[in-house]
Amino acid sequence: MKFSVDRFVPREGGYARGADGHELILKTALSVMIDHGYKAMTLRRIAAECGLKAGHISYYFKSKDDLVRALLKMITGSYNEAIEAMAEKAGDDPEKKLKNLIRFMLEDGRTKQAAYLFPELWALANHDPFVQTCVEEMYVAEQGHFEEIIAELNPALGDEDRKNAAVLILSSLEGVAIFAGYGKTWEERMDALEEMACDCFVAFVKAMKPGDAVATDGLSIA
Amino acid sequence: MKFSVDRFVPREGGYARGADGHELILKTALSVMIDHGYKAMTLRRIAAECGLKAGHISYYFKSKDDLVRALLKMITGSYNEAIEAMAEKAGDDPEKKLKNLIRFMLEDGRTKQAAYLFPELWALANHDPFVQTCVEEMYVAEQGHFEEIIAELNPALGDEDRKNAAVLILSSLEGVAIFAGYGKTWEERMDALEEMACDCFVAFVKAMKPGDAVATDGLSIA
Amino acid sequence: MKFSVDRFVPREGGYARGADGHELILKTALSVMIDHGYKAMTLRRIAAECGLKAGHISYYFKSKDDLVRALLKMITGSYNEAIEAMAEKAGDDPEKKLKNLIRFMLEDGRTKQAAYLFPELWALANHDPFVQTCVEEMYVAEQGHFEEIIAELNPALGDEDRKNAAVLILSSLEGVAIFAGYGKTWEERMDALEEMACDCFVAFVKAMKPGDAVATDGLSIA
Amino acid sequence: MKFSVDRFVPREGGYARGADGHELILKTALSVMIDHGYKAMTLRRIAAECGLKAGHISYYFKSKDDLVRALLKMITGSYNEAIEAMAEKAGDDPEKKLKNLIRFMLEDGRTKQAAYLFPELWALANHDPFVQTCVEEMYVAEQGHFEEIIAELNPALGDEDRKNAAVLILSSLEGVAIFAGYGKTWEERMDALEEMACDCFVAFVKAMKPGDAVATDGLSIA
DNA sequence: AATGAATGAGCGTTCATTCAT
DNA sequence: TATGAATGAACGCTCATTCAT
Repeated sequence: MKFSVDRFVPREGGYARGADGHELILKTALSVMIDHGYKAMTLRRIAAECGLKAGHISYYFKSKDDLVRALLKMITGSYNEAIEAMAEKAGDDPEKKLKNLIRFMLEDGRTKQAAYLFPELWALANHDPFVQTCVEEMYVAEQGHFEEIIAELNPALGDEDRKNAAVLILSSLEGVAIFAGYGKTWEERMDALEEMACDCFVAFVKAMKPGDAVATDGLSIA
Repeated sequence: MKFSVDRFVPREGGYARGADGHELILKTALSVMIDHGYKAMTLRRIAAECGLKAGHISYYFKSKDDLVRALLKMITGSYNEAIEAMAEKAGDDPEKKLKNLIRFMLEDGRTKQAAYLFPELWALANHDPFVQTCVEEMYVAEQGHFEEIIAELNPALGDEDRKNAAVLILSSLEGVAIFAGYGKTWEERMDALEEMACDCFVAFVKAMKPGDAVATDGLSIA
Repeated sequence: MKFSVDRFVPREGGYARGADGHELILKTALSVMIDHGYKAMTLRRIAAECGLKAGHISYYFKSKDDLVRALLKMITGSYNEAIEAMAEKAGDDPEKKLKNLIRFMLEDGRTKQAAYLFPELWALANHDPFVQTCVEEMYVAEQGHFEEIIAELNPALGDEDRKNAAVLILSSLEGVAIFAGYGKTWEERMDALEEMACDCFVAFVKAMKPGDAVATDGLSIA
Repeated sequence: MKFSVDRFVPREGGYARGADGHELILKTALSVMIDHGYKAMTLRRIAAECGLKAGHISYYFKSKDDLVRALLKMITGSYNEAIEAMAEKAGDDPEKKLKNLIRFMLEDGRTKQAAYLFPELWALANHDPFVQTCVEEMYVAEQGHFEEIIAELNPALGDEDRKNAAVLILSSLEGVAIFAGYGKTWEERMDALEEMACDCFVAFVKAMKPGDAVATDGLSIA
C-alpha cells in the first residue's frame, strides 16, 4: 500500500463527468506543490494545469488560504485513513507489526510525493497555525498506532516510556524518509536502512526497562 | 555550544559606516527566513529590517539568487565549522563522543533557528540544485564525523555497515530535532528523547555484527 | 490618402466592454511612441493613457517585447497595405505614377506620425533584429513598387540598374521626408521640394542608359 | 577623410596622463550610444566602460542631461569642423566638388558610427529642443556648403532655388546614407548608389532653370 | 459553471543622483 | 579625484482577487 495522489481524491465517489471541481483543483494543486514547491503553487498555475482560468478557482475556493486549508485537510485526512487501514489489517505478531510499520513509512519516503511534500508541510506549519494543527493531528494518530504496537511488544512499559519511544521512532523514521528518500544522494542505501531501522528500533523497544523513563546509568542492554 | 545567528557573522571589519553591508544583509535575511519563512523573505522586507531601502540590497547582491546562494553558503559553512570544531575537541571515550554528538544535534533542534530553518532548506533543496548541493555537502561532513566515531565504537564493522549506520543515526536525529524541536507539541519530551536516542543508537552500534549488514535472526542485544 | 493612427486600428469587434483591448493598447502605445519617443513608451504610461492600470497590459501582452513586436507588425503591416492599395489604383501614365508615389511619400513625411515614428524605428532597428526585419520587409515592398514604375518608364534598363534606381529614389525620399517633414525647420520648403523631387527623379530615370549602371560621361539630360 | 570617434576627442590637446576626464567620458558615452543605442547609454554603463564608478560621472557632469548636451555639442561640433575642412581644401571644378561632397557623405554612411548614430540623434531631436537645435545647426552648415557649390555649378539660379536644391540633395543623401549604409541590406549597392547619386544630382543642378523655383509644366530636361 | 476584464499590491531590478569620506 | 554607501522613483512583471457577463 502506498499513498498516492489518487488516494487523496475519492471523497464520496460518483464522478459526474470527470472529477468534481473541488477534487480536480485540489488534486492539481497537490501535484504542483509536489513537483514545483509551495512557492510555485499559484492559482494561475493550478488553473492552467486544470484547463481552467485563474478567476474560476475563486468560484470553488473563496481565497487561496481556503484552498490551502482544504488541501491540507485532504492530505492529512488521507494519511489518517491509511494509518487506520494499516492498524486494522495488521496480524498478531507485534514484532512483525512494528517492522511492517517501519518499512511502510520508509517505503513511503521513496515516493516523490512524500519526499517532496513533507518538507513543504513542515516549512508551512512553522508559520501557519492551521497547518501546524493539521500536521500535528496526523502525527498524533501515527504516534498512537506506534504506541499500541509498543505496548504489545513490551507490555511492562509505563505510559510515558511508551509515548516517548513512539515519538522517538516515529520522528526518526520521518527523518530517514526525507533524508534518504526519493531523489536524495542516500536513496540507494534505503534497502539497508530499512533493515537497520527495523532491527534497531525493535531491539530498542524490547530492551527498554519499565519504571524509569530513562535509565540514568545507561540502558542495561549490551 | 550552539549554532546561533551571530555565529554566522563572525567577521567585523573596520568599514566607514556601520557594519559591513554583506554581513548585515545576510544576517537579516536569515532572521527573516527563520521568523517568517522563505516565501516571506523578500528584498523589501530584508531591507526594511536592515533600515535600508529595497534598491540598496541590489548594490550588495546583484540578484536575489545571489543573495540566497550567499546565505546558503554562510549557513552550511557555519555548520561545517561547528562540526569540525566538535570533532577536534572530543575526548577519548567513543561512547561518550557518540552521545555528545547526539545530544548536540538534538539540543540544536531546540533552537528556533534550527527547527525553523531546516524545513525551509529541505523544501528549497528539492527544487533548487544549488541548495541541494550545499545541504548535501553539509550532511556528508556530518556523516563523516559519525562514521569516525562508529569506527571507534565498533571497529569490526565493514565500510558499508559503518556508512549505513551513520546515515541512519544522522537522519533519525534530524527527524527528531525538527519533530520534537522548538515550538513543537513534543518539545517537552526532548529531555527524555535525548536520553532515549543516546541509549538506542549507542546500543545499536555496539550490537551491530560485521559481515552481514543486518543480523537476520534479530540483534544479539537484550 | 494618408497613414493615420486610425488606419492602424481597423477591426471593430462586438466585445463586451468597450473596444478590443489589444487594439486600444496598440493604438495608445503608438501615440505615446510618436508623441514622446520609444524611451518614454513604458507600460505604465500606455496604461495611464488607456485609462487602465499597469498590470493589466500584461493581461493582453505577455511581455513588453511582445507588445513592441505586435506594434511593429501593425505599423509595417499598415504601410504594406497602403502601398499595395496605391499600386492597384494607379493610372496608366508611368511618369504620373512615379510623381504620385513621390508626392505620396513626401506628404506622409509632413504628418507627425511619419516624421516622428520613423527615426524611432530606424534607431530601434539598429539594435533589434526583429525590428530590422519588419522595417526591411516594408521597404522591400516599397522598393518593388518603385521598380515596377521605373520599368514602365524606362523599359530598356537592366535588372540591377532598375533596382539601384529604386533604392536611390526610395531612400532619398525617406531622407527628405524626415529632414523637411513635420516640425522641422525646412518644413515650409516641402511644397517646393516635392516638385523638385518629382522633376529630379523622373528626369533621372528617363535619362538612365541601359548596359552600364552609370553613364560615365555624364547623363544625356540637359 | 572620415568622421571617427577619435576625431571627437582632441579638444585642446596635451593629455596629462591619458585622456582628460570629460573627454574620456564623452568618448565612451558615444561608443556606447553607437554600439548599443541611446536607451542603453546609462551612466553606469558609461562608467563601467571607462573603468570608473557610476557616482563619479556626476563629478564631471552635474546631470545626465548635461552629459547628453555636451555629447551633442561634441558630435555636431566635430561634424561642423569636418565640413569646413572639406570646403577649404576643395579644388576648382564645381562639378567635381559636388561629386566629392556627395561621395563623402555616402562614404560616411558606410561607417557604423554614422549609420547608427544619426537615427538616434533624429529620434532624440524630435523630443528634445536642445538636440534639435544642435542637429539643425549642423545641417544648416552643411546646407550652406552645398549652396556654395550649387551657386558655382549653376550661377543663374536664384536664392530660393539654390536653397531648395541644397536641401533636397542634402536630405536625400542623409536618407541614402542611413538606408543603404553600414549593416543594412542594401549596403552592397552603395558603390552603385554613389555613382548614381553623383550623376542624378549633378545633372539636376545643371538642368535647373532660374526664375521659377519649380517649372510648373515640368522641367525642360529630357 | 465558467470566462475575460480589470484592479491593486507587491515583486526583483535598474536608474540617476546625492553625499560623506 | 575618486569611491562606496544610500536613496527614491520608476521599471516590467506576477499575483490573488473581484466582478459583470
